[in-house]
Amino acid sequence: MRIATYNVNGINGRLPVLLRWLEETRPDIVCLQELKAGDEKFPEAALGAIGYDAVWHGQKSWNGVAILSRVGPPVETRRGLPGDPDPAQSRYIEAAVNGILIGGLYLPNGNPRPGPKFDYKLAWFDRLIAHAADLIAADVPIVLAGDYNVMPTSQDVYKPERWTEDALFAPEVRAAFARLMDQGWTDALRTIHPDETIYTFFDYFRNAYARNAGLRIDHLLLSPAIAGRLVDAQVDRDVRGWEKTSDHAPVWIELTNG
DNA sequence: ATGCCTAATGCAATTAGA
Repeated sequence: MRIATYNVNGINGRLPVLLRWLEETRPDIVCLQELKAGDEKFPEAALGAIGYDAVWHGQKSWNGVAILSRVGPPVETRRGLPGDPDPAQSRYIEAAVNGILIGGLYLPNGNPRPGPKFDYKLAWFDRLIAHAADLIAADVPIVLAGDYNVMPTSQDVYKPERWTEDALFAPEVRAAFARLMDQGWTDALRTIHPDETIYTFFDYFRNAYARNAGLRIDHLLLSPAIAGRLVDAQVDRDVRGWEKTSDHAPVWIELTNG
């Protein structure tokens, strides 16, 4: 069973790249972020034609998340986090698929710091941590996957000293990520590759991909009830080099069948 | 400190991304 996460940066502008990647790698379940499209603009038919059912939580222009599955239709269990302000940004969707609860998330960027956007990021993080505590207490298989907009450690940044004041690497954001992890989640990619320099995002600026000037900000976290099934994890780095590609690369995990 | 690039909106230039 392969589960992936991919920040597509515009699902309609990215559709040829997304379809090519899905057909070449055939992940079973996929969390998508930054759809940048309203619900009515979601490409349901094009995904259905290659075998993927979906649930989605869109938003015009910004944000937007979805869960795809080719192993049975995802059964949506929630959209948005408990306590989200009104109107809410579309950043969380959750569904049950094949005996696994999948939480797909797009955590706010938070720049500039300090400022209201940074405050919004920390408040959103607090709501995620509260919800994650409820989830992990249920002692069931859960995967929390998405664009966390956090580099957990200096190992996850090409030039950590340049990022210390940035909203993706600031001490209070890394501390929030650590609080989440302390609940008992497993960082799948780092567990499989404990010492490797491995990135999931490369800026469009300054030829960042070719220079390997990247960040590791897309994560798949596993609850204790599923962590023992982890056998592999990887970044589909080559996809970042395709024409008209996203600034993120897809990340995936391989699990033994439950 | 800012631009470098890209997407969406909507048709020029702005907002947002990270």
